[in-house]
Amino acid sequence: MESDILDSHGFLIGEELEGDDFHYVEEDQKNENIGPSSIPYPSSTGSKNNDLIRNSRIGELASNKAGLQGIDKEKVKQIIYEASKNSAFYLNEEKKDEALSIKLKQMMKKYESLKKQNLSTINSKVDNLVQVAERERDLSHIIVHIDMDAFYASIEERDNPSLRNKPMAVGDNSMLTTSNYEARNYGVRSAMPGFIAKKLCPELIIVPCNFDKYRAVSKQIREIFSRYDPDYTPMSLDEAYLDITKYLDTIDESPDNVVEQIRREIHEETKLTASAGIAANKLLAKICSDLNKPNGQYRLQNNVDDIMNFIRPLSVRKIPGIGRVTERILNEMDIKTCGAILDNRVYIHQMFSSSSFNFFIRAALGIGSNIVKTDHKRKSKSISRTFSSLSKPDDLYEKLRELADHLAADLLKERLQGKTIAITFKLVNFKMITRERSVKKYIHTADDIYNIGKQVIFININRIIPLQTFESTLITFINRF
DNA sequence: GCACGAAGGACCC
DNA sequence: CACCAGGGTCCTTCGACT
Repeated sequence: MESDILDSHGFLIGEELEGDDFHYVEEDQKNENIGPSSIPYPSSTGSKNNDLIRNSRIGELASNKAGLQGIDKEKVKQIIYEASKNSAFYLNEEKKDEALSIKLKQMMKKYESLKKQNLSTINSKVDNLVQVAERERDLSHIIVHIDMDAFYASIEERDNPSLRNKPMAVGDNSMLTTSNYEARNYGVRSAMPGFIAKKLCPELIIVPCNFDKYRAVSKQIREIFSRYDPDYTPMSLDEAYLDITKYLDTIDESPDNVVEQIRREIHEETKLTASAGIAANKLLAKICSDLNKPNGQYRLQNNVDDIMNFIRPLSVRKIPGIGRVTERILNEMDIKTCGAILDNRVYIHQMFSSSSFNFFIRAALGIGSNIVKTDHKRKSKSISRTFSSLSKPDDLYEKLRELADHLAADLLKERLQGKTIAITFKLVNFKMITRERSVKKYIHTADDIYNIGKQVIFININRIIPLQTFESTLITFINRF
């Protein structure tokens, strides 16, 4: 289609803000886990198909993660490709890849010219910023990140022994949320459509999600967490950060033993296994919890040398907040490890926004927040459903009504209200369009949500609906607070 | 010139 | 046989307003 899909948004290329206006990350500011966003991506330089398999999200599904001893990765990629090609989803991925290629090329142009310049004056400024980051280093806490192993799948196996030792996944034909380790041997992973997983592993058993059950188990493990840190931070149903510094003061035990004990209690009380990472801050603990998965733990000592030796060779992709797009940008600059981030800090500084620079540098130094708190104010509440092709406005309004009712009920449960309603349209070609509207007064009733949503749809319907042929459309409501 | 609402993305689980 | 979720958070850029 037209190139109006290529939004004109810039990347994190930044010469805007000069280094001196750097401000510290405030104590309780944000999740330090959030990386740069809205960055472009790189991609193929040439031939379509194979490049796409290799470079895009599609190919990525097969590689990366562990657990593929049994099956040939190339074979997995091939099967996924065969199942995906020609689908609307895949075409959209291709289109995004192309857009990213273009942006990446522009970035590289800038990068090449940068390399020819004399950056010695910038150098000292950048080194200064690194010093500032270094001063934030705090090694006085013992932070633990606990992550349940294949959580949903393990619960289902626990409750239905006939599923054990067989490849199985939780989800449905359109999307899997978790797969057990047997299934991973076939290349079946979370966030993979069930029908594709079936092609990789015809014997795969898919069991539907049972969130009520997962929530109940989550409650159990959280109770255990609270014994060690009443202010633990839950990140999702199966994950949490704990600061066990205080707890350690009360007993004569090593951090390792305490975490063993936590995992033992989890196992005793839920019959499920967990993995954990122990380190000086959340960033490092999170990375560590993945190292000896499943049913294992890893301790990184609170010591600058150990931390630097640990982080330097680490692939940038291991940093939470660096995803596929950012990884490819960095790779294009020949930055593959955290050590390379530091080595190229001047270029990073010139190529990215100051906030991205700060994020990259701190990650590469192994510096992160060690603030662990329970309180959390939600910023939005949403509901979304994907449904097949609607052609008439009235059909949309009907969906709107259903979703508005649900959302209102959820808002009531938490006594929430908001001022902004956002509607996201998912077109048949997988392009997403969002239109939102803010109002003066706080609202929360189904009628208010419906009426505002209806206006938003009405205004945009002629511009959006005709764009697609038929098939699926989706509405999302977001009520911001 | 600024604070802010709106739209689009990147990422995470 | 067939055709890729749903819930959240944060960051950037743009432009109408004052």
